[in-house]
Amino acid sequence: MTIKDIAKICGVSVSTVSRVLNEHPDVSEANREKVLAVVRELHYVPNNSARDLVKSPSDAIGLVVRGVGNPFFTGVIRAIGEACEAAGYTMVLHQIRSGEDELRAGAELARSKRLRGLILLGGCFDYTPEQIAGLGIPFVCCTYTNSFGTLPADAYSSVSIDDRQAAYKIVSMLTQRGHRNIAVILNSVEDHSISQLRYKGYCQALQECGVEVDLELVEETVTFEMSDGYAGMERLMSRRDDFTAVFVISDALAVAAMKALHDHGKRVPEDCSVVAIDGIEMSSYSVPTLTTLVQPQQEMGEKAVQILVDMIEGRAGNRHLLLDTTTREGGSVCSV
Amino acid sequence: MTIKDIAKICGVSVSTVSRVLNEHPDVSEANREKVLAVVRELHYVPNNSARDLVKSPSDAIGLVVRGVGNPFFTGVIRAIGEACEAAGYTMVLHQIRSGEDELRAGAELARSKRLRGLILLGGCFDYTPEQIAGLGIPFVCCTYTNSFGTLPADAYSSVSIDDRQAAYKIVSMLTQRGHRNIAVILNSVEDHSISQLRYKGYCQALQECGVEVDLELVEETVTFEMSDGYAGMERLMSRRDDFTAVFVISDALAVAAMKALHDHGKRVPEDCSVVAIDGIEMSSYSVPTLTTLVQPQQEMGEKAVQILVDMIEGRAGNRHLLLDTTTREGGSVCSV
DNA sequence: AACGTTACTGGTAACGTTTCCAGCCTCTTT
DNA sequence: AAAGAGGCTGGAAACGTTACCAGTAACGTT
Repeated sequence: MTIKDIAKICGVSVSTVSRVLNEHPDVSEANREKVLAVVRELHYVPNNSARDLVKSPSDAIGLVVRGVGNPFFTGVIRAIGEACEAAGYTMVLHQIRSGEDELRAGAELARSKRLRGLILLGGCFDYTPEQIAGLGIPFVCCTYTNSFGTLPADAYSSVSIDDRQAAYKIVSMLTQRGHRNIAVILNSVEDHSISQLRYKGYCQALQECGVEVDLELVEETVTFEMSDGYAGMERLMSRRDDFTAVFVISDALAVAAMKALHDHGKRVPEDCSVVAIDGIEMSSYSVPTLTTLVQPQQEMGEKAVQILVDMIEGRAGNRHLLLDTTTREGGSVCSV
Repeated sequence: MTIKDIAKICGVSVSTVSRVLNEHPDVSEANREKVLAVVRELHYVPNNSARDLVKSPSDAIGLVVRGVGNPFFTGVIRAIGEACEAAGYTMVLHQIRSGEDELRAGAELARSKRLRGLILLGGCFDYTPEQIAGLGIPFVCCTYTNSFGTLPADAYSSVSIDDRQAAYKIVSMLTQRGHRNIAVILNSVEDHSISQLRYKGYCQALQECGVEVDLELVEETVTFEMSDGYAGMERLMSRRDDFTAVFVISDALAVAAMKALHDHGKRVPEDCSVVAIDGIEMSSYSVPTLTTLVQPQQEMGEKAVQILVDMIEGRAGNRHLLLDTTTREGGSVCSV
């Protein structure tokens, strides 16, 4: 079932059928209806490969995700998928394992699928300008910021919250409530990841009220899996018992950490307050409800697509967008 | 950057380059290495559209999902993605809104992307044999069973748990512990969905110990969002306060329902026991830990791909696979 | 020396579309 | 009446790849 068959049945040329299908103006009403009728009746759908081939490049936007399981990402992915469709593009989702190089994977995807643009979600920010230039297509980091200063701002685009500021904001809430012994659970503090930025915000909030960062209160996890949050909290508790609050890098980890506290006989927030960043659905239903800094998942996905499409269609250059966050007060914090 | 450029640079024909790329035997070692070197240096990656076009059909497997947000699905999607890649196929993910017809969307996707096979995840089971035949490609329902008897078993394949049996099993656990007033929170009991099957299992467990199903204890939700679980529980509580246990159709809804109970001063499990089906990560970290029937997400995804690939490659016909479930005992149940 | 075999190679048709170009009407304008 | 414009149409090239077919050279066999 090809465009040729349709043409033959309708007694017109393939050009005409193609024009009808692509809603070009130059075709008579009679022919348009005839073609449309046959198309509907035979359930004909154009072959995308052929279309892409001749269109060159296609209408595909790549989304490379490290850690699809992360519930925060799920919401962003959904928003990106919907925004792509609304803008007339197709989303190609590619999940990568934690060992893989995301930009390398993206580059390969970009070439083989003739992508028009690339969005990156999650991972580390250790690219070179050459790598990004090598992509040859517009590129948006979602969930990243250019705060590291390792790359010229006009080499790429980004949509994110100000991670450092966000951590500062939520940890400051703890210090304002009188907390001074504040532990932290996060991923690596070494690499160029969100984790590091949030760690800096944590340090800043502490230093501002005259507290030295105590490295024994810093607990690192390997992944964003909940089991890691639970285990991290346990390690923290086995090492120290004098902290009155803990800042966790993500909601999912925080929910698991609260569970660990509970299982070891500690009450939240009476014995230990808990705050985090993300604002995913789950953390509204934990006991107690988690106090957290909400990142707008929907908006993040929408803006990422918008910026990318603007670039693809030549309307704008690289941009860096910082989204606003809101604090969602739950019951996981008390004064000390 | 096309195969032609590579050929020109290497001083060989496009055929030779193509042969090298596709690992055909008939090419000299010298040429093979020369081509490979140039390919690597120039980061050449074949154009998939052109490949698909001539290969006809492609290596794409479609995955149509209703409700990507559902955390249970997330795990299955990940497994399907990985299994596809391992089997040499590409997964094309397509999320649909709740209003859309999933099989229709699948059919369109199948034609336009030249899919080799289709997997369906979530939704209602209201297809006709004609619709499935119209797909023209192997078709696996994941999360469905053929328990409705509305379709001949050899018209399609499925991978799922025995949903009726699962509900029976977990509700029976409640009756064995002495519960008689058992409420239930689920989606529609009308359509041909999992919801209905689980409802039947619930009814069966009750009837087996001589309890009539009390329709006032049956609460329906619109979606699988957690907010619906919370609201459903609240409606239930406002109507009745004599139930000692509740069976919730999914873990996510159950976690939200527990939160509602807690917020209204009811203790779990002392005042109300809670059980569910799914076994997602989140429910291991609720307070108390949810008692639930675990569906093997990983295995479900793997088997679905395996069955589909077997069919695509002509090794087997339609199959229906029922996966084993295991009960995960948490702290959300007590005897009465 | 003629032949068949083997190992490799290049040319080219096909895949299903879109798009450009040229051409044909018919209608309006001069 | 001639010319130009505009609406519509079909033919054909192009997109990048694979697969088939024919061909060449080197080698071993009769």
